Amino acid sequence: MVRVRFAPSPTGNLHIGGGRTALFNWLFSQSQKGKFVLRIEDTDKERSKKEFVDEILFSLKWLGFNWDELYYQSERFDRYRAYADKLLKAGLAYIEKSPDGREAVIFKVEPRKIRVDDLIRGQIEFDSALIKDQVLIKSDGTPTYNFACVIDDAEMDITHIIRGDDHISNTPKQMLFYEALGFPIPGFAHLPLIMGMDGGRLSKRTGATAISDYRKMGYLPQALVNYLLLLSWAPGENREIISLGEAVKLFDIKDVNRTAATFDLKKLDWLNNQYLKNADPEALADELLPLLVQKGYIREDGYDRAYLLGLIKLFQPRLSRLNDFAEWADFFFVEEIHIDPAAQEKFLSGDLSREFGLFVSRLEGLSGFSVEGIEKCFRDLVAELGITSKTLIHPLRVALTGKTIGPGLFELIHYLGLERTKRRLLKWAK
RNA sequence: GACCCUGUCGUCUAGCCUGGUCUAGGACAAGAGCUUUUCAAGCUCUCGACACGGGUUCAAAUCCCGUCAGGGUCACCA
Repeated sequence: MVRVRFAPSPTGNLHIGGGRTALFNWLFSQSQKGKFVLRIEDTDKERSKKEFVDEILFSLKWLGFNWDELYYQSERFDRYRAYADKLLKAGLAYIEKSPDGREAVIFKVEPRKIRVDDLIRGQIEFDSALIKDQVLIKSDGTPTYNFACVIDDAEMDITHIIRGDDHISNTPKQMLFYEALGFPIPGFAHLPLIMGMDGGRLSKRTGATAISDYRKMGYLPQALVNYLLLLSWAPGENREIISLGEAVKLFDIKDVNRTAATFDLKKLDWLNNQYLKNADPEALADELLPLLVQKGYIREDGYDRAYLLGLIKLFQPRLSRLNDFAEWADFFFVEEIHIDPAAQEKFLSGDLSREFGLFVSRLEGLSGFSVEGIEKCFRDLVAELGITSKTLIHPLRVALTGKTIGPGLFELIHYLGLERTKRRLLKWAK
């Protein structure tokens, strides 16, 4: 049975690279009907924090990767010590005393060739003569990363190690431990790294790095996962949009790319829009609620749910990030709308008293306040005035929303209602 | 510097294993236009790549060698 693991260190939030590693591990386990193990590598007592553990677990769940088992390295120190003693007895390791009298256990590296069969890259050869003796147990009694990692992977029956490219050079060192301890050697697969737009490592300087940052910005987990997937794997047939479920069926670890990929926010935005426009408005409303409350746009206890859903549907097709809604639809929630100065200069500098006045009085004569009725009012008016639609539509839009862009004008007026429409238009009557 | 990985449009990729169907396909971005209501949605079109140099072959993006470029790792961090 296939068993893979994702082994984050809780010294920070789950970042994009970690999320991607978790994704491929999870995907592989699902496609092989195996198990996905989560192991928190918290051997560094100084830097490991409980809040980061919580954040990582939360982000993994948000992305949709549920684990079958969960372990903490900090609870397994006696295991590492026992194996170090075993190597000591076998004469494969030695003790080194530091000046202050504390002892570390060091593994003796013998010169030889080490071959690694990588599922993605094929065979890689290393020369252990270039590797110096490896610390197993530090003088503070804690195990080193490579040592704890090998023992855990062996004891947890991990069959495949799928991790980032940056671990390739750790592999020969770990291989030495596997052999010294007599553990079966698992399969290895090294994923290419994700780079920032500047070509270097993805860093805070080149953009957000934490998965949670993307959640806060209004990206849907499905979109982010889809994007991460596309970064080093293609479902075939020129497909771009693919669900996790479908990916599980099509995935083969051998098809993963070997080249480092650049993280491109523009494409993520496009993908997010693809998911957003097909999303359930109810779910989007739930997501948006805290933000709208925080902005003072609505009150959590007393808001019109149906009305909010209507507004969301209005903007849904054009949102790149869910949170854009709060900015783009602000004029539905505030009394004093902010009018873009350039737009005002361009569309509202002339005297539109007559046109606005006529339009308002026609709207007042409307029996219902339907989108169709509003549009008919407008079409009839421009026909009678002998002007083109656009000469009036743009000024109306700016006067009502403060912006030159937005949803269709008639739907917009419908949701704004007669009173607010009237008030905002008559403001411009001279 | 040493070792390792990688090199197809600006970006993500298909094609490479099993050479010919590739005057290299798709997507994002960009540019142009359409949508006589905007665009941040939709539709259409355009721009744009096999890193370079040698081989092998009737034929190379595909196989081999070299060069160059980019990245990663060289901790008692993980």
